[in-house]
Amino acid sequence: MEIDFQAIDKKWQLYWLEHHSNKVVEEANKPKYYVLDMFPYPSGAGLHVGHPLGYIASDIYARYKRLKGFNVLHPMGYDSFGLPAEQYAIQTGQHPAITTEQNIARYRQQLDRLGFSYDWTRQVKTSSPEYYRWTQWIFKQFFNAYYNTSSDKACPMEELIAAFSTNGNQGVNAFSDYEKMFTAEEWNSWNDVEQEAVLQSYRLAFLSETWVNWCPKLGTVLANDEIISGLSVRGSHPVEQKKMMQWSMRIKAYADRLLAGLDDLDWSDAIKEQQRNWIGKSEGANVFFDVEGHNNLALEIFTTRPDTLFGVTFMVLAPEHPFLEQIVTEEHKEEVKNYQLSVSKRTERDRQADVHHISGVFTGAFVIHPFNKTSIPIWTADYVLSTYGTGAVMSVPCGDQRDYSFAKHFNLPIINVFKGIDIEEEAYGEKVGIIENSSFLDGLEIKEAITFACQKIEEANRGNRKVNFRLRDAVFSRQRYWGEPFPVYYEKGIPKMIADENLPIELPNVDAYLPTASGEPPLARSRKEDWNHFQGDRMEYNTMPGWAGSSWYFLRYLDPENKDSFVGKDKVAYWKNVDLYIGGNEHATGHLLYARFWTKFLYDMGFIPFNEPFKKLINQGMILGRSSFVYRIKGENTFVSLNKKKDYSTDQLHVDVNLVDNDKLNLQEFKNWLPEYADATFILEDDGTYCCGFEVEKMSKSKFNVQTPDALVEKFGADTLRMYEMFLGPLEQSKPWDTKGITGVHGFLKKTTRLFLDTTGSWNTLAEDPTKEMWKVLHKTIRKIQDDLDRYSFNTVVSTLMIAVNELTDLKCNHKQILQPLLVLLSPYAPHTAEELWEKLGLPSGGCALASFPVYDEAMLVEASYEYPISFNGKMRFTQSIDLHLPENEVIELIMGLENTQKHLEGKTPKKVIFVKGKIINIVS
RNA sequence: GCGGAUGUGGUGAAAUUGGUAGACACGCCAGACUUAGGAUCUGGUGCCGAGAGGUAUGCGGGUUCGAGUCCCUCCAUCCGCACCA
Repeated sequence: MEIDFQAIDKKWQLYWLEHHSNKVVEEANKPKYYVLDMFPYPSGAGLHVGHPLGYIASDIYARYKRLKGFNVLHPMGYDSFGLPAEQYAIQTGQHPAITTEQNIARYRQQLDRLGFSYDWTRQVKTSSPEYYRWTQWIFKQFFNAYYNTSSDKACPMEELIAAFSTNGNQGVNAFSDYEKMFTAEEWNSWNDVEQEAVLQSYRLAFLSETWVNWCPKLGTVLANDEIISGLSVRGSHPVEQKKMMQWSMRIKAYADRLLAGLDDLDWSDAIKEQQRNWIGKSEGANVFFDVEGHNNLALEIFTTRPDTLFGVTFMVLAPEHPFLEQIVTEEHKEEVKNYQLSVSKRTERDRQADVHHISGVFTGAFVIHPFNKTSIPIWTADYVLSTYGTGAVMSVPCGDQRDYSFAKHFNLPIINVFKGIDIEEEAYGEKVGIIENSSFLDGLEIKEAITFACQKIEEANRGNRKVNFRLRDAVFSRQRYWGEPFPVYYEKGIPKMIADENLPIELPNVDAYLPTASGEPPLARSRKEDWNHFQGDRMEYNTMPGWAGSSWYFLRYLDPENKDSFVGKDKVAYWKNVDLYIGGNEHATGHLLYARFWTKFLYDMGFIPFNEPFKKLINQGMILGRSSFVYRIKGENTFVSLNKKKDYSTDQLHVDVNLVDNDKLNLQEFKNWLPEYADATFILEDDGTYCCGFEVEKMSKSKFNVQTPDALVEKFGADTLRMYEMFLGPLEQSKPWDTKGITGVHGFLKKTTRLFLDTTGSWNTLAEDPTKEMWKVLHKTIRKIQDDLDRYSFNTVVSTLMIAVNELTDLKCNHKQILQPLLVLLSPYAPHTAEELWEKLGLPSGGCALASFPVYDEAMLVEASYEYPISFNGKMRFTQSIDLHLPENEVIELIMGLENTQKHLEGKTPKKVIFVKGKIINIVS
């Protein structure tokens, strides 16, 4: 008798559906556990084998926790706004909502075949109006809040406005980039346009001018990703930097809390470190340098090294710095302008990455050193970024390598302020040493000098201590169609919020999904009547970025149907935050940081009772594709096999991996694949086959290396695929996809089913008591699997199960008392097979998932003796079984008495014998 | 460039706290069975060597009785870098 794996997939999936087996509700008397996957973007290519990796792991863990008695919330949904659907819409005119729905349907079908235990009644889609209604609502909360720096939390704008009208901004503790002071009288005398302009500097969601990558030809803003060396990927048009009025979120107000909060999270050190670096806290000072010949014009710079103040030999402004136009002298005007123009064609990343190519121009202007009053030339160069610090630096070539290279390149002076340090070859960046050539800092240790310099700068009123963050406020508007519309309209140019009862503002229909001729976002194509609600002079034409919906989706799963609130208080109080979150580490600094930010904000506003969204995080590694290649002789339609290509000049071309088996190309299928290959000829290996080359790279449609799970599930069943993906290796490691090993896992499942057959091959098990050995195998297995799952070692569990089945097979174990608990151990990995065999044991249908995880008995595992490895000077020579109860001196005596020991000692007397109980004996001679 | 990670047989990997390197699989080799199959079972398989033995966890060094594991230098590969998701 054999199990039909395809049939049991269907049987049990239908059973779970009909019995609503995966639906969960709050149960006050049961501990909760929330297992979440990063929800996917439903792409047109469908689910590839990389997607389910994390989903399988989370499903196994969710099932494990259920067996352990937890009430497990395990939902799934779709991050369904995004560029690919929009691009497709631009090409075809098809509304992105339609393609998105089709893709979701396909995803769902593919997911369902893998037997996941998702509670689909809780599904969310970020692109559905019922969902984005609340994304819009949360945006309004950000707009109507400011960050109170004395209570260190977000507070309602009304409080701030009330303070302004009674005291002005004197004594207001708010996180803001507004620098001037105003009185209550002034505030009250301003009209609403003037007042709003000020309030924008306090709101947590606000409008401001931001730099963007602008492609004039496409009339659109591009991501760095969409640009290669200054040209758009689409169409190769020039791209330039341009300022644009955009919505942003004041995430910088949360920088310190986002940093501090990391300490208590059960995330990998790697990802915490990435977030720390992204936030990039650095302490230093802002210093003002007066510009020569310009009254009241002082250049503000930020430095982390005020101790090197006397090593400054030039200043560098970012090419976008607002001062440039004012200070540049007549004779340098043209040069600076040209430079700015050339820089505007480079993206920020190009500027940072290209350090070998040093560029910059002199402005003709000088600043005066605040202490020694020397003149210092002002340059502009693209290695200084306008987005960090003040967009200007004091250059200290002796202490900073970029400054050093710049000075060498343009032959600028270098002053060494480090005593006894050689800077002939390179700058000295360490913070250890003694300062010299530096007036009042002479003789001080660097760390003391930093403190003392800050003090002097503040005393002289030339600046102040300052904590700077690399983190920038998050730009929140996109000039795209397929995203959440803002709940915003404009009146007299003032942005205003649409009332809650008019939400959601639904995406209006447009005649095309492209920007307008004048470069306005696609929504500007809409007519007034295209909007479900229209107000004021016009609506907001931007849409929200991809990360808006994904910053809070984990909350909506708790209460997906709620019409009155984004999540009910009782629901969020029960389920709380996510206990285990699994997803790719490409989200390390984007999604994960934004979700933390929103969570902290919603906590501040009293909507949710916790301030971190994800307690435990696991980043699954990427599954890489194994691409296959053919080699075409240049200028011909002839393809040379791998081992013969060295004799020809060839081009390497990707070939669809589905045409290749074991690196051998199916020639007929290849000819049918693409019309241009129909007449292809081949130069084959000596054995008459065509051998393809291969490379491991990211799975992608364009590389023809995408592997979908569908065919494998079709062939082997869902359980085999689930186990195989886990068996590939540690979850967190990236690995190439290769199906060669899948037969091993499939064989294991078949071997497992054979334990349930009697000698005649019928489904029949023994009720009698198992032997001691059988019990030992079971309990050893229980313990190992529990240990492994508790440390998320999903791959070793598969091996453990294999070992158990191999051993039970050797023991000819057909005993129900062993097999029943074994099924429970198997069920998180192979739920269909486990339920089927459970039924074969004559137990109630569907009962395996409802069982309790078996408890191992230590007494079953006690060993009387241990096979000690005996090593000599660290090299293992032989093993010896020794009673574990023997005291150390008797063990050593026993060992020394062995003939084998004396042989290896070669007559020498041991200097030392290391005895580690239950581990090893090492004889040092 | 900056930040993060990973390097162990022909392949995926295991070794949880420094204690027998290569578990468990794939592949390969040999064999059994058989109305021949992508089935099942048995044995072997890091490398060199007939063997004793030697050697081996990216390279080089260090700490230790003992290092895949800890420390330092270097090399290679992968991921992220703010409008891809």
